[in-house]
Amino acid sequence: MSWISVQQAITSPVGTRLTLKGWVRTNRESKADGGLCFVALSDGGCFDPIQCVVRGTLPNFADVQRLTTGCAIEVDGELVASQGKGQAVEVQVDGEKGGAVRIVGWVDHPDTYPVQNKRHTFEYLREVAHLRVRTNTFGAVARLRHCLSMAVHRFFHERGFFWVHTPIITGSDCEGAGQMFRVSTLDQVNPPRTPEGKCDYSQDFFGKESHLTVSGQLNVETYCCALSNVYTFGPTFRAENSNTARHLAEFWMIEPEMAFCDLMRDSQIAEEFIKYCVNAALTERPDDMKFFDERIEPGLIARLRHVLETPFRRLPYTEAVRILSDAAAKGKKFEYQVKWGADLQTEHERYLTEEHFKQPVILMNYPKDIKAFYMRLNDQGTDGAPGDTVAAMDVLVPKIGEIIGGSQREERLNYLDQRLEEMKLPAKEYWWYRDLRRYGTVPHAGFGLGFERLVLFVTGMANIRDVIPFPRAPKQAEF
RNA sequence: UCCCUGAUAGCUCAAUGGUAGAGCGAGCGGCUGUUAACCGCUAGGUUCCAGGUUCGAGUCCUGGUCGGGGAGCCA
Repeated sequence: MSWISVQQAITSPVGTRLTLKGWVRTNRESKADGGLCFVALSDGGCFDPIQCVVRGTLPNFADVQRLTTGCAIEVDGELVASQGKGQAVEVQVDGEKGGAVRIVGWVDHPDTYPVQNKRHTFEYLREVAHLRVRTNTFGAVARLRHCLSMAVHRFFHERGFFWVHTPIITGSDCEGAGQMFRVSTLDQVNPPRTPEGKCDYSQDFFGKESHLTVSGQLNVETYCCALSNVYTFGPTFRAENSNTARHLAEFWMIEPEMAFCDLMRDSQIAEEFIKYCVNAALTERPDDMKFFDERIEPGLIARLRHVLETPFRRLPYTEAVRILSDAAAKGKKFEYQVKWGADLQTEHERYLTEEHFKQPVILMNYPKDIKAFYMRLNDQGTDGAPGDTVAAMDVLVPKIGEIIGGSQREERLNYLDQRLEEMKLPAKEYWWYRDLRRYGTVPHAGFGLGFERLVLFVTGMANIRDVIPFPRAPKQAEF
């Protein structure tokens, strides 16, 4: 009798003798046929547990009767066609036919086991994050997360991109994306002081102030300008005091960067990328996706198929403002007024993608004053814009809003320096970034995507804290 | 960080300022090729924390902690 996974077992021919190892999901007892226990067993490898029908012929049947949700066991038995409804096959465990159940780990005090055989709220399960992955929902999320991670790497690998491990710790405080976590080995209570009384970071581990990265983009651009097509996929840290269902202090980000690439091709890759990941989830994890479709977001699979079949709608920021203004004129109520030059609010993005177009939308060419210094300046009057724009794009999807933000980068040194000066950024600090524009500069473009937001989009889960194993957020670093 | 809202049994929730309750889960028993099982019994409480008002506070007031919804920042 060989040990196989539950996934392998359910696709094995009837009559196969097998050993399974896993955890009890449920245990139901019957007095029929001289005593039976129906033990649903899961090893986490697939959505459905397998039903083990344990006969009263087992010498330790009394122990089997005492099994509760969460117990770890090993089962020897034979795969048979199920007599009951609800499953095609089940494992017959009969002591007279070599069947056995070995109890590996009991659950102490079943009445206090945090993951009971009943419906729990996600908020409660977050408090027992070490055990919540044993539930249907979080098991499915974990498998989907893996599936999407593999899809990300496969997508880029198949297209000749190289995965670049950009640093987690950065000595640059000018990555330009918000609050950073400090990394220091100095005494927090009595740090060394400079003559002016400030903290003396020259005595710190790196000899200068250092932080956790908020983006690998500037670093990965250097590899882009040698390997042509590259991407990062790693942890990212933001010390923003954001308390929402869409933000984490620690999350995983994907940032492709392509040389000899303009904004239009950038947006095409972004669209292909989203569709590739959606398709991977639907084709590789139909069991989990069926569950999300039935229990988490009714209509999810239809929504995702629509995403796959429909070309993303591309339109200039300037036109989006016109559409939103027209909607407001016709009576659509927005809390914030729409006007050219201001960033679009969440309500505006949702109107465009959920009500007006009802599909993913790519907005392009934003006013330069609301975008980062490294984005490429467009020619005046691009898309009929009344002011200067940059070659930026945001991919907006229903429910999530902005899932991707990208741009063509400014490859012309004089324009880049002008932008640094306008935004009062110290050019000296960007010396190596500027070097890329001095030595064989090329047009290049890329985008950034928050991995957990992709998982939200594909699973239909509502809170980003429920699609990462151990969420880090303000006041939240347990586990 | 701002606005709104909440915290009572292991979990989900009730309880006019006047004796703390149900469903589910758990334990025991009954019934049953069961599968959201069903029926009966039992156990289970510092009502988030610290103050205050009151003869009396789960309930009212003040401050805090944490959760949820929305917003901002963003991915």
